[in-house]
Amino acid sequence: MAGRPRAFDREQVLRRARDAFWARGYEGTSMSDLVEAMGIASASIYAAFGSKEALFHEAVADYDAHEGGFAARALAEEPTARDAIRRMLVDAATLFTQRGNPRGCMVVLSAPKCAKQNEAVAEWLSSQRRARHAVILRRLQKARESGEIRPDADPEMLADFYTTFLQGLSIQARDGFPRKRIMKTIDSAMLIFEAVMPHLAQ
Amino acid sequence: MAGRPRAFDREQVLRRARDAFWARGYEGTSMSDLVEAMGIASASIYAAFGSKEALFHEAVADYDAHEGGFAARALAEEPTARDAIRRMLVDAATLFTQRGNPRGCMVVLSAPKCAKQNEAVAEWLSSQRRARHAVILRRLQKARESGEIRPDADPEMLADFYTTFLQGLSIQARDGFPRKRIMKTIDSAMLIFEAVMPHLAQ
DNA sequence: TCGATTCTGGAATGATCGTCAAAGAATAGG
DNA sequence: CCTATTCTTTGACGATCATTCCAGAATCGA
Repeated sequence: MAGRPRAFDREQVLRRARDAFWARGYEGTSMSDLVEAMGIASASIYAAFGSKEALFHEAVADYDAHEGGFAARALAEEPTARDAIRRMLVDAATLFTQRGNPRGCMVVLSAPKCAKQNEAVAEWLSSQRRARHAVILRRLQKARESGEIRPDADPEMLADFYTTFLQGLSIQARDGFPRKRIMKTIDSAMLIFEAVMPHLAQ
Repeated sequence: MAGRPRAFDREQVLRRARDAFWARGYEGTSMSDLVEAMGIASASIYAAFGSKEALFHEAVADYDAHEGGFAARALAEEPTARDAIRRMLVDAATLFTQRGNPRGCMVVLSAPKCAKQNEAVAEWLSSQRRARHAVILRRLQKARESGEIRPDADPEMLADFYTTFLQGLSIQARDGFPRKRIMKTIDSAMLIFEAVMPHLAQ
């Protein structure tokens, strides 16, 4: 009940596909690019993953489960919202400027624009971005409930701001901004948080 | 010494090509898309513009001369750096969420990632973005020289911040954020400027 | 009116796109 | 060993990509 065994490691070739997609986006990565990057024939790719689009979905899921999960991790693990936001940004900047990795975020850069026939992919990526925004927003709402930030602070406005900034970081990284400058930029962005911190004394 | 006259208005078909590229990016817009959008045969496109890439360059130049010039205009026309930055962001948000226009910035969204054979286009777009950053930086340096912002303020850090934020706006607009929310996000971003304003009294 | 010149639409170029059919190779249970 | 099953490689599929060739149509100076 078991035929010829698979000659490649599924996780390994998936990771290679992720890197290819990460570097060049969905449309920028052709099947022959994938064949070269993954080291297996296209028919094997179809047998193991179904289609280019299904492979891309798995690749993004893998990215999200590891590298791309920095936002969710930071927001869940840091005790205060302020530290969580800062760590999210710093982790993002670190990842986006990591040597050996494509620069910038896979979900932000992969397919903002594409041909009509791939609109579904672009739309799905957009929903991924909106999901990340929702995670940030929830953390900030929690912060207001717990008194970490002032009761008159606007969590949605803060979430919008940090989402916007985070996505801008991908373009900057992609354009070759050095890590040190990006880190300094994050210091600027964190000033926004000061305005919503409760005044300790007074 | 003059043959059959051209049956189309060059500026008009160029504008239509710009809209097509703006909506779908460089790779996302095929020649047949352009033929349909411009209303002329592909041979006419090649006769009038040379190639798809040359047409794209002209389209971006046209975008930059009109819609995309908002940054340069705001920075040149507003008397203070603070007003200039704010107007640049507000004009951007207005443009990016304009009904009838593709959402987001053509230069930011057109080709962050693309196939190997179009790397030159992506690289050129990146240089366009860096040029915009340079304009912002120059305005802020001028502001420090003239005392509009504090002498210990860091113009490069400010330019990096507002460039990052501005590029993030394109993704947000592309993802369907309503104009009102984007405008509120800009209010947040302008708080950064407070930190570098000279203290009037004291 | 007559070349000379320039633009037009249509068709065709070779290349590449994503996908899959077919046949051989390698394993399992019998 | 034999058969069933599953994976591999090869090569081809039709579609679409950017580009160009070609024949006809429209305008110029002469």
